[in-house]
Amino acid sequence: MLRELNKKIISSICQQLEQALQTLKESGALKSQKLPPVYLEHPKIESHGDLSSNIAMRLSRKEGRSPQELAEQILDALSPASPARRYYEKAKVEPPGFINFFLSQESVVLLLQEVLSRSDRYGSSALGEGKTANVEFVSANPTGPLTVGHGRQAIIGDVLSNVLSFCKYQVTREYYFNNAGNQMRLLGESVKARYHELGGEAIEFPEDGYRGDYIREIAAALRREHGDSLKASPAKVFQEAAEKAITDDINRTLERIGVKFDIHFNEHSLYTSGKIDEVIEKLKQLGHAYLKDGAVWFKASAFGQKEDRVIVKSDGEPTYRLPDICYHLDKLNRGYDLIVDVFGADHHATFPDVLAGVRALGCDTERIRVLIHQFVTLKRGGEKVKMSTRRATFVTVDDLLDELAAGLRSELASAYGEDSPQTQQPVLERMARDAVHFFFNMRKMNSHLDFDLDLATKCTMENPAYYVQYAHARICSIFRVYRGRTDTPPIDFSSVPPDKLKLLTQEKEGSLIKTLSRFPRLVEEVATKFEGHRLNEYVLQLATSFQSYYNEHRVIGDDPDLTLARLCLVKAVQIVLRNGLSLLGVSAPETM
RNA sequence: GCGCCCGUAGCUCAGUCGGAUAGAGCAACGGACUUCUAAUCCGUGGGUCGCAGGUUCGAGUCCUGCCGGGCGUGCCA
Repeated sequence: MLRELNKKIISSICQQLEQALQTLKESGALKSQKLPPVYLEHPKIESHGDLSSNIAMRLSRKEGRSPQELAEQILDALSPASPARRYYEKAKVEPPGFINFFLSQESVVLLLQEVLSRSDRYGSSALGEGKTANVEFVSANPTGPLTVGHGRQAIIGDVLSNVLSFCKYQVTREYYFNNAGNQMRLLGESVKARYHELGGEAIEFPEDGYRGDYIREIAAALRREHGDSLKASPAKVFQEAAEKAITDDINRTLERIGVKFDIHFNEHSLYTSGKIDEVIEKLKQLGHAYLKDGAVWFKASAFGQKEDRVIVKSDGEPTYRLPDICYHLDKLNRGYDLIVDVFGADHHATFPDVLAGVRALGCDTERIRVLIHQFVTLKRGGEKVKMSTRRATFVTVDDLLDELAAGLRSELASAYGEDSPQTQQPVLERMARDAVHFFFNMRKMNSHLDFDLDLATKCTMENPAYYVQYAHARICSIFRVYRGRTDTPPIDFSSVPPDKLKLLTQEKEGSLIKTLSRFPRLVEEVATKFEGHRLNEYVLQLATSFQSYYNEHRVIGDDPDLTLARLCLVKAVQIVLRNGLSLLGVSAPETM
């Protein structure tokens, strides 16, 4: 019954408005045949109420009357018998023609009760009930360590997966390993060259080879293990060893930031299973592929693309498009209701061809959502750092975590002492991980994410993750103090009577509860629009409101009833902070 | 050249289907610790929303053109 109360309030007020419009129409007071949709928004300014409708303004042109006048008329036509009536205390017309609703104290109490009774499920929506979703992200080639660019993608994908999961989708997190093709061959040749170099007989380093130090390390490890015995081995041997080493390294890093996958899909398996050949054949059969200059071309131009594309080169090797088409076909065939691809901006030009290919094979691509995120701009010493895996000018996620942990260590050591609990390695590691999660998800995907390394290393004060966590820890502390009192019975927060909660009459208490009540709607919006960053904003705003409240009012006081009511409020804030942080993959510590 | 993304306070960015007085953090300045954690709070200053047109009751938001930056534009991935 308390399920998704905020939604219920909004929809019943909308209904009441629609009814009023209908009544006016029937009585001839409204001439418009088609009425614009009614919706409510949260006004930015508190004096404008809690919910607001602009319906009068939208009608004004068609009706040829002033919005103000229309609004008054609609207000008068609101049925007092509507079930919506109990939710708000008053409704008011404000110029230029808004109808503003002010929630009743009863609503506020009900909203608070909903948070307390649903607890860790508060904010969860039934959006994906009975549906499956596949989220593909990171999918970095095993040709080098994870860079901060991949880091952003890892967190974006992780958070979206969490949110979909929270909305009852059955989520599969998937990592696509491009472990076939040209780049991998180049990787093998690069390692081979370094291996020979270390043996004192340098061979030519491949043009466009991978020049990072990690290539040398892999070569050195091979020497330690096999000595000189790989001297005559083909590049393939080095490629396999390198793939193994780099894959392990990537997985270690992912584990370090707490990002897990359900499926690691190997590109290579598409070849061994014969699916690649099947797709070529099928495209040819359907007349969507043809031979030209010794290569196989996909007729992308017949599917809305600008030009046709090579899918098998004249040397018989497929281009990346073919396995990509094949892979997406595979995902579609697995029957997911929703398929999300998270790609970096550098893939922007490639996915339309892939989707066209999938359509050419007779599948519709409506279930596929491609999300493109912009790059991470890295700054060090005020300078922008240019990153390239092949030229080895990159900052890895591991480096970043190390720098963060080191920076935190020195800050915390000077605040709490060298060997304090706050400066222990596991604590620092967790804080660094939390910071990375929060930071990488803070901006909308379409924006570049500016990452200032100098700031990150001293980010104790600057990182908003700590701010939110501090608010949570502070609430925990209130409960510790409360429990520390000898005469305090444990509270069952899910069944506090409404009349006790009515004592929450302070302005900041009301607005805090209203902020809490927006959480479920927000979660749904994040899940449907894929705007994970709004969670960061929300959680930050909630923490701010709480800190302000905390500073102004004491929770534990002399009046036991008021204390109880405030403990309930604070408990609800704790619940929502925890749920929000959990979606972000950020821990909610009990103490700081 | 063409395609996609971005341009909002000194810096980093939000800005809900087009709504009311464009917001936040940081930085700057001034205050608040006998307190449930000062990793906090309160206050002040700070804006031609890149530029120019257009659409309309109303534009940071939509359309067109231009300027500036990023990423693409492969028989690389």
